[in-house]
Amino acid sequence: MYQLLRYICGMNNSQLYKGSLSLIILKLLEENKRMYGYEITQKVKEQTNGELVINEGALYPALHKLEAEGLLTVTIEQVGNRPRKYYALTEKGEAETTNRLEELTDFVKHMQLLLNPKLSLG
Amino acid sequence: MYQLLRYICGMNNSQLYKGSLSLIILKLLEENKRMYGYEITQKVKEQTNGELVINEGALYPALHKLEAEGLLTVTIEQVGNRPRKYYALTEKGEAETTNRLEELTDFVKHMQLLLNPKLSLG
DNA sequence: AATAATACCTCAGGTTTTGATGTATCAATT
DNA sequence: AATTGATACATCAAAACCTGAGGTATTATT
Repeated sequence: MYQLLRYICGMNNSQLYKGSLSLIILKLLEENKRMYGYEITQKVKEQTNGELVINEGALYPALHKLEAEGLLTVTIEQVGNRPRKYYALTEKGEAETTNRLEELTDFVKHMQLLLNPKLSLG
Repeated sequence: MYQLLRYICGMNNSQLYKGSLSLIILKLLEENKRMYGYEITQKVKEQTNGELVINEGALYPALHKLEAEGLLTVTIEQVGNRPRKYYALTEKGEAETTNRLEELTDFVKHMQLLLNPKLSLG
C-alpha cells in the first residue's frame, strides 16, 4: 500500500492557526537566512516538541504566494539527484516580517484585553 | 446618500484574527451572561480602546452558527418596537468556551516557541 | 524488496471573513 | 418636518486560508 499513512494527520484542529502560517515562515527565515520547505516543517515540529505540525498542502502554496508577493526569493539546488528550493527573505520581506510580528503582538494584546483572565505567557 | 459611510471600515487587516471571533463571542457571553449582537460589537470596541472592530458581516453568521451547534440559545425581546436577540451560553457552550480558551493558550505558547524573541504579555 | 524518510507538488471542498448592501426603528439635530 | 446618526437585525458574492487527499520521485534503512 505504497505510502498511504504518510503522516499521522497533524491535527491542530483549532481555527486559530489560520493566518499564522506566513508569519511563521517569515520569522523562521529571518532567523535562519535560508531554508527549504521540508526543512521548515521539520523545524516547526522540532521547536514545538511535535505539538504543531505544518500541513504541506498549506505550506507550499503559502511559500509560492510569499514569493509572488516579492517577500521571498527562491534558489533551486540539486542535492544528490533531488531538487531543493531554498527560500530567503527579500528586503521587502524583512520589513514585512517586522510588521507581521507587531500584528501578532497586537493580536495577543487584544485577546488579553477581551479574555482578561489573562494569557500570562511571559 | 442615506448612510453609505456607516462604518469607517474597521480594518484589522491582519489575517491573524481569523478563527478567533467565535472564541471572543463565547468568552464575552461567559462574562456577561446574556448579550445581543450589536452589544457585542460595542463591547469589543470598548474593551480594546477602539482598536478591534467586529465586522457585522462576520458576527451574525458566527452567532447563527454557534446557535446551530448548540453552544448558544437565543431569546428575542422587543425593545420599543425594535427586536433584540439575546444570546446566552448553553452548558455545552460553557464547556466549549473552556476548550477554546485552552486552544488559545496553546496557540500563544506555540507562537512563542517559534518566534522566541518572546511575546511577553504577562 | 519493502518501507520510511526526504522533497517537491496540486486540487476539491470546507470554513471563515471581507466588504457591500438591505431594512427598519429611535434619538438628536437642523 | 426632515435629515442624520446610532441602534439592530440580516444576507451574499468573492476572497482568503486551510484540510485532507492524492500524486511523483529520490535516498536511506531494514
